[in-house]
Amino acid sequence: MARYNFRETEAKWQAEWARRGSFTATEDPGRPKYYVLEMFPYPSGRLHVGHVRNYAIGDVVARYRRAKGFNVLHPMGWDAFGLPAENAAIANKVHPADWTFENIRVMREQLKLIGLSYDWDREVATCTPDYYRHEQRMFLDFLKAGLAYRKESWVNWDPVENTVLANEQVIEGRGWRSGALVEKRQLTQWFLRITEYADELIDALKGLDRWPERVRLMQENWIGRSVGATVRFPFEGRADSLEVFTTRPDTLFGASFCAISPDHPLADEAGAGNAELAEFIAECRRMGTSEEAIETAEKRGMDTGLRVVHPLDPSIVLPVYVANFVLMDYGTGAIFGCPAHDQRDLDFARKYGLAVKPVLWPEGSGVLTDEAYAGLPESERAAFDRAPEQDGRLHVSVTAYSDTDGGTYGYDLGSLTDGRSLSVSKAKDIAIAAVEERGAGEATVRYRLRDWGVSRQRYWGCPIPIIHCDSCGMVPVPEDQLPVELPRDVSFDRPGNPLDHHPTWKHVACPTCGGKATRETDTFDTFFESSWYFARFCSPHAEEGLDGAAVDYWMPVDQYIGGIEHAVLHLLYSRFFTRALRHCGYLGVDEPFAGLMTQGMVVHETYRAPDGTWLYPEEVELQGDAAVRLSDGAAVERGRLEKMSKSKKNVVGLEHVVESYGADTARLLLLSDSPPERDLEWTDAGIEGAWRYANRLWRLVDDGLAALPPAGAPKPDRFSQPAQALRSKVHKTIQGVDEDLENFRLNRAVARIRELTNAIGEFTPAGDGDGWAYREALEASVLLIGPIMPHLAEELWQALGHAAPVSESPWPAFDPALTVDDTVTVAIQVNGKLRTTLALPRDVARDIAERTALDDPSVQRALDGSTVRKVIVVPNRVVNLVV
RNA sequence: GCGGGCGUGGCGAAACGGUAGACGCAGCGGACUUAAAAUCCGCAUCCCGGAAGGGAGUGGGGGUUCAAGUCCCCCCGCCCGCACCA
Repeated sequence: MARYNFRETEAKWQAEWARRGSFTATEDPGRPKYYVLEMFPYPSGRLHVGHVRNYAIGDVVARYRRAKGFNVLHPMGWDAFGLPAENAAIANKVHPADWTFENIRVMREQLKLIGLSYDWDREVATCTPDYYRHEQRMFLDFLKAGLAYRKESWVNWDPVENTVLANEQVIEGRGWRSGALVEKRQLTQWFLRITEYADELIDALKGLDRWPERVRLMQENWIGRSVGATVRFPFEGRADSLEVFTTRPDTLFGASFCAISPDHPLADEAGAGNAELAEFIAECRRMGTSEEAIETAEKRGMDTGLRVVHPLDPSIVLPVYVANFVLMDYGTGAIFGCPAHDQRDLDFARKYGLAVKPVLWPEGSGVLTDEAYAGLPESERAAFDRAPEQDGRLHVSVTAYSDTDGGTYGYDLGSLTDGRSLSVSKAKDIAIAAVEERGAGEATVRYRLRDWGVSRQRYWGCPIPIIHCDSCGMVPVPEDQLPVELPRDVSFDRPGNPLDHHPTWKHVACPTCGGKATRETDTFDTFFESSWYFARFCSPHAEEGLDGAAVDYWMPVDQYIGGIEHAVLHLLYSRFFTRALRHCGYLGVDEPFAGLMTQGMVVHETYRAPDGTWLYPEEVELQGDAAVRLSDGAAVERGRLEKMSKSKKNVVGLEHVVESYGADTARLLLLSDSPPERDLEWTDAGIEGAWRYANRLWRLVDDGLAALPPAGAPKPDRFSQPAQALRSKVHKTIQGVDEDLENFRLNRAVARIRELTNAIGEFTPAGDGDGWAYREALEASVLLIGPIMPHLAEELWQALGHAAPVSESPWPAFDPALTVDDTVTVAIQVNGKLRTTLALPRDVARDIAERTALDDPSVQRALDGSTVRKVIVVPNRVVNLVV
């Protein structure tokens, strides 16, 4: 008996798919479309099995949808600009372009090895002028539309990558890729006006019902909408006023001081005539903004000597402090302090002897302890707001408060409040109205989100199509001069941006006046390219970039698949970019990705030699719980499971696995061992197990062929009892797998198919019609495993006598009549405790079920003569006898 | 601190409020084999028992229900995101 020859089979079918153009996508308005996309990779070198999981999941979706009759678009390409190419250039004296294209070549071959159903005709690499010329035009359109602008500002500088980073690319104070502590620098940069869409980006999250809740929350927090008020406190003895932002205007009467950031313009002004204050401000600035510095810094401040008047009651005068905890880049860089209802303000007030003035308090308590009272927790506020009288726990008042010295202050709110309690949200409305009425402020919405800085001081990126002219200023590169191509002859022999050092490239004639001018030498952030590639895939060869008809047909992406690490990077930028493109008439959708699945990582044990160096799995032999190095037998420390990474060497090479077990086996393990969104551990035992299954299925078909009627033989009129049972299993499996694949329960789908395989293994064709049922079962198994193990499925399908490949065959249909059994197993409980199970006819009458249960010996034993008081019958499931 | 998620056999995991542990990995026993591998059959949550059977059991404690891994409340632990955000 032949063994499954995966090498021959996989190569054969990959060639056959390519020959037939099985996965070529063409717009067809007559068929429902389905666009499935995996986040395209950066061509960093080689793929390992960790990368493959992402693509395998997408491939299951693509193949399944195709079989279900959808017109499927499933493309692949390369996010090909980026810093590693420049680093390689510096380290190995190889040009970034050559390095990148060589990596693409290798990785393309690797992807082809695993039989992914891509339409390779649509492949794009973002580093080609054919791709980036379109985004240069987009940028110029953004500029016209006011969505792109240039300004000098404080930016995040990564001292290792020698470039600016966007806020989203700074994780815990460090560069997202280099891990270096980020510095603040003042530079002139290009920005995209993502804040223009802050509201839209938050509000539309609700409609993304096929996105993980987690990702939606992360984006909502990142955008960080705060609803409140801007309030101006007039300075005493000056004409101007101090502007503060607050989310708690209801506590305005609790103010006992104001505080400004050390970076606030007024701080310098006040420090000018006050050496002590100037020294304090300088000290605060030295502290830095790293997380550690913030954690350990105590709340400190110093009186500026400035005084402001309370906007609602001119008799109240407040001191203005410089405080180290007030941030210049949030709100207005100034706050009013309300110690009674903000912990930080309370700590500050206690330290500097400032008044504490409660204006809201829980029922029955007017006494303030060391804890500030901020009102009900968020989760309980809505209920209180609906019916404050009934709540009984909290009284809120903006009308009056008692100071520690017994004084009373307030303003007239008319009849609205007259002694009744008020909810916080109502009090906010009233306070804002009062402030607005006096011209002292207005309702304001603020965001944490900052505009997206897209300038990078690097070579290997898309040139920003701008020319700087001394007489004309900033001049967009005229459209007929696009693209601005990267020069090839650059040198990396000194730090900084090679474009800047290039002898000729940046010197051009001004398009407007013809005078001497220079090109912008910054390039775009590489997230620029990935913000629209999904649209380019719809018309990858269109001269105009995005072909309207094609984009309208395919967009949005129906199912997007990728890692959670892009929750607020790529996924937020793309949502913004799509809106900006819509605004400029490039496409007609708001949201690029209708469905999102974030798959877990592939993890593997780490191995460490006695000298502390990491070892590859193939350098190590496992011996029970211990491990030794193969070369010298030295004891190896087995570390925790971690994401596969080159640095820890816990990677399993793709070629190695494909050569030893085949692509289908690797796919099976990656798809079946854990739910897709959870992490998956790659083990030798796991791949062995998957390999066993591939062979088992192969043998089952190979051995069974002799007993089968020809393909397409007429269905017999009747079946033997075992054949009928097998048929029932087949149709239930089809139904179940269908549901599982619709809901991304890929591991569950595989489990069901294996159950069917086990059932077929136990079936021996004997009676009339058995052969037909046997064929039906084998064919169903092959078709169902098709999206997961496509090469094996094709080979078996052909062996079963079919001319058309699985990849062009429809998904099997199930007969609903066969998914319900005539006999059901019913749990028999006494007082809710399982005593036995009984096989009963489906939908048997309640009283018969009850009587059968009562007659059962084990039930009799459990009842032990007690009287049954109540009987619960859940049809076809449970009979519960209650005594 | 705020927000979110998760705790089920030795391990990965399944379970519309209705038979907990499907499917698999590792393990144990048996068949085949000179032997091994491969394959096939069987056993496998824990405790008592030779067995029949019984008891306990989904992080801990309470509750709702005829019935709770699943719903509600409190606590413990782990993971992730955000954070002097006014």
